Amino acid sequence: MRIPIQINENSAEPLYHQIETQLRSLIISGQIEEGTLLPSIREFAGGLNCSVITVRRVYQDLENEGLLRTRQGTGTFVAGVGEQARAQFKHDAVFKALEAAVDTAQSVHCSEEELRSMFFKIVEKKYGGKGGEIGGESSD
Amino acid sequence: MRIPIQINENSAEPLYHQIETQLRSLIISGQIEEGTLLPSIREFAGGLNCSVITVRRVYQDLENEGLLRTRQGTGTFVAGVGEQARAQFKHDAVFKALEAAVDTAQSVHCSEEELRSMFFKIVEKKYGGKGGEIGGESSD
DNA sequence: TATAGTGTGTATAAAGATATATACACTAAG
DNA sequence: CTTAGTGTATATATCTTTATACACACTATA
Repeated sequence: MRIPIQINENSAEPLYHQIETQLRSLIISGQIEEGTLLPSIREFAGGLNCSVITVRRVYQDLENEGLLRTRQGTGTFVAGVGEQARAQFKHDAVFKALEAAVDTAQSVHCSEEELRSMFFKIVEKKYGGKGGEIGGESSD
Repeated sequence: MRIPIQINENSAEPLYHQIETQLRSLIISGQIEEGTLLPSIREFAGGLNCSVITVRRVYQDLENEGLLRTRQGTGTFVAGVGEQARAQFKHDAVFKALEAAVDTAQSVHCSEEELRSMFFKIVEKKYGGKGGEIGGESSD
């Protein structure tokens, strides 16, 4: 099984964190099926051009999260992801992305009104502009 | 002088790196004028809710880049930014952004042809699709 | 059954990067 | 000189990453 992980050498984000984030996403999104045998830590490390220990840490962290199941001498497998965990993951991913966007807006002194306007415009464009305009007070 | 730095607590990007990147941008873009006295490391650290040493490192790094001028017992000032440095900064910023975009393309197995096609389309859209195509007198 | 071989994950030690607290040194002003 | 403001140096803890050696599990084969 080839695992498509993309490492950005220039990023200040720690290596293990880049791998962990992407692998977690692949598992929870279902792109890697439950029960799949992941590459050995040596093979994975070779492909990513990093140390065996770094991959080991990723596997261990994700096992602690319940996403992986590891057996010494045998290998590391993808565990089942409950619907609750999947929902939690989606929520967190969206929440963090929005949070970052709002931070950026504030850093350039964008007003709340401007921000809301931009957001509605983007949502309307990306989602087709029909659905959930709940409480639609902003018709601008 | 208030320095608008936005810290993302959740980011895996090191604290000093977040501060450094944003302050560098403020200086080179000219949003902070040459000769400006920056906050003392204690005042700055207090505002950012971090250690004095972290701010000290940022000031030192930027001084090594020639962007700041520091005098013990007095304070830290913004140095002049030459046109060359400004150009270099712009170049690096664009280069890194493009690099990241290409990395992303590769991570989703986008072919070079597709990538080039998308790029040309975007450039045409963003720049109006008229002017300098392959002129060659670019800086570099 | 026994055992050697090759594959797996695991433990230990060490180096470098990041962040902090605390004490020290310099400068300007009273 | 004293004082209150600057930046600076030292020691320390934690995080990130690595190299190396060790322990466990399957399998071929005698």
